Amino acid sequence: MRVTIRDVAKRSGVSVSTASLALNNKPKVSPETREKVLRAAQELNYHVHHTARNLAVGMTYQIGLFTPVSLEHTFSSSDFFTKLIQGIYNAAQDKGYSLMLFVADEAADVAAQVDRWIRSRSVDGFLITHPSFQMPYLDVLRTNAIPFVFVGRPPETGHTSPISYVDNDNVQVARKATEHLLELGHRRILFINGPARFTYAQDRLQGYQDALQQYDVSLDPGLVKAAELTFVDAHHVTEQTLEEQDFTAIVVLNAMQALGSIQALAKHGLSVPQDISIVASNSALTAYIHPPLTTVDIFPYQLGFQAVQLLQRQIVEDAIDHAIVPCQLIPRSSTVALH
Amino acid sequence: MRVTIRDVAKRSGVSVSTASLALNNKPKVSPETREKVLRAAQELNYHVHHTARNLAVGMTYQIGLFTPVSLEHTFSSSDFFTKLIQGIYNAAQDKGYSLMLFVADEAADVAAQVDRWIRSRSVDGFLITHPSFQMPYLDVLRTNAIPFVFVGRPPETGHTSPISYVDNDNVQVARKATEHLLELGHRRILFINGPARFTYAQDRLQGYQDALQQYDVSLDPGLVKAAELTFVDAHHVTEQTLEEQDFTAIVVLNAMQALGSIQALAKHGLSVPQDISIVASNSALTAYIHPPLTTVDIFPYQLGFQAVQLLQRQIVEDAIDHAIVPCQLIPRSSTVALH
DNA sequence: CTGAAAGCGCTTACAG
DNA sequence: CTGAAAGCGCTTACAG
Repeated sequence: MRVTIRDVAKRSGVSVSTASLALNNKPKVSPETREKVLRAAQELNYHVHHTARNLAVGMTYQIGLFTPVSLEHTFSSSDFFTKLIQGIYNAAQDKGYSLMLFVADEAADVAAQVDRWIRSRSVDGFLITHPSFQMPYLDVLRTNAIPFVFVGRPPETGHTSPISYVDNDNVQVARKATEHLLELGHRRILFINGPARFTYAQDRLQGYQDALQQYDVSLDPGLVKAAELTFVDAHHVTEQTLEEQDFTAIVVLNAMQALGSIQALAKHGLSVPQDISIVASNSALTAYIHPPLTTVDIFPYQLGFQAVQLLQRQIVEDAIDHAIVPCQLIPRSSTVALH
Repeated sequence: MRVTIRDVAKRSGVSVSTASLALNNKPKVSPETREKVLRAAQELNYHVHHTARNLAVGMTYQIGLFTPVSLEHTFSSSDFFTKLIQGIYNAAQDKGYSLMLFVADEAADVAAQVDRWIRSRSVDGFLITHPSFQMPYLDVLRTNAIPFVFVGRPPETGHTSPISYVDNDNVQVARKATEHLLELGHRRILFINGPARFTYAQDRLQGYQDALQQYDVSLDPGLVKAAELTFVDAHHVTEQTLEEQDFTAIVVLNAMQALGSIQALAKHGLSVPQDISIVASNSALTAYIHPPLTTVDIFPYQLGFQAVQLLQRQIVEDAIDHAIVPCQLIPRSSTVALH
């Protein structure tokens, strides 16, 4: 038999309303009464019935975690997503929210689905990863005035109103990577960026340029390449550039790209770091790769944690804001000074 | 203003109860009435309030997706998890369930948390990935008699009662991989298995043995190795075995291991498939690797889909059962006949 | 086939 | 500080 607040009230000899007040730590209840109620609850192993409470207060205490998984490449080769979710989950728990998972399938009519979720009052707000994804649901979100925050800087598409988001400091990611190589004496640095459709690629290019400028090195467009975050793409781009350009160092985005590059170099008799230095970001596989990669670490856990905080602020006080998570250079053996 | 079933009833000129009956497609309502109600609902853009309905029917229509993310290695190098979730999500949608995400943190007192979730009536049942994880919550699940199914065969720890689960046909995975190499004429096949603590490793070893036996090849214990699903571990094991044993082919578990092995071989002047053939399973990175790997594909999407079906059967009719998803050999250029 | 009523388990004004 | 009552939005016996 389920134990209800009724049982708790009865056992502690107070009314249901008083029991509720005590259980919810409301101010206007005497210490002794509260004590009595709490003890009774404990003895009966009482736990509030979420559904009932939610109905009464008109909230769901659920956050919709909305993920376009179809973009699997982006995540599959790293623990980015795992860490991100961990951060989201912990922050949500702290604030009394649960996470409802929504997987966006490109095929489905995402906008209509989002509309249904909102109208069926399933969530208090949304956390949306990867805003560079097509966003047909954006209008629905807005007309329903439901809180949401993006993980990743949304592209500028002439939004009328501002959007809450969290993101890595992608400018710094590329800047630190590049600066590190410049400090080691490298001047011709191949920059393998992500696809232009992602905002982080724009930001990282900026960081690369900033670093060069700081060291008075002029940018050679032939050293800036775009590639998907895959082994083959990096392999291909590296090999191709090898034929056209001289360079002594490479900045790549992630470990998969690093692996692809390293193998392309090996194929041409070049080894890392003896002949070419490499720095990557996103440390996922770093420990499992040979040689251990110098990386600019990003912090997806923090990203997730802060995303929830922003969302909660939007839910309770309607605040729109954004947060940028800093990054950190971790030197390892894949980079070496140029003689 | 929220539109409720009251509004629908009013607009269609029937009582609230009739409206409810019609909306839920209950049999005892005349076609004309149903039609009227449905039209009104449509016109008003009515959607049932989930929380209210759930409270009334005493269910949550939520499935708890319970994942020990701490085991990141296992998933990080593949799209296994992504596909799995996709399958789970789609099946859940089909059956009217939403997914509530629970991330198990080793540090936290998981059992106590599970207890809270159950008592607060947050879910109708659990889907639990990776049962080889420590399972201190198992007792809680059982004493509360809440439905749950494992993704992956749970280890035999003297359970009194049977447990529902889905799993890949891991015996066949290893068997097909090995048979393929045997057919190509290979006889000395290095088998790099996963860590012994996982049930799939037991199953796969079985498959390897079965295949050898079928071809009357006696098992050489020196060719059976355990490694984590990582680049370095596979690299290390491969290199080590190279010094002790002769072999012409390797069976590895996933693409990360394949990469590690390939690099170890390269270091010793051996290339794939000219000198050594390799077959992997779990096709995640296959397309991004050079050379393209012969794999035994597994189907995590199906795994997820079927897990939900089993759970739902357990919820509605208390049925305990299990399902095994078949696998499939995909020959590519990393394997070649022995001359 | 349809309607009035009770109830799911909680919270929150409103009196006292 | 405490209690009786109404209400959150739905569903489901129970009569008719």
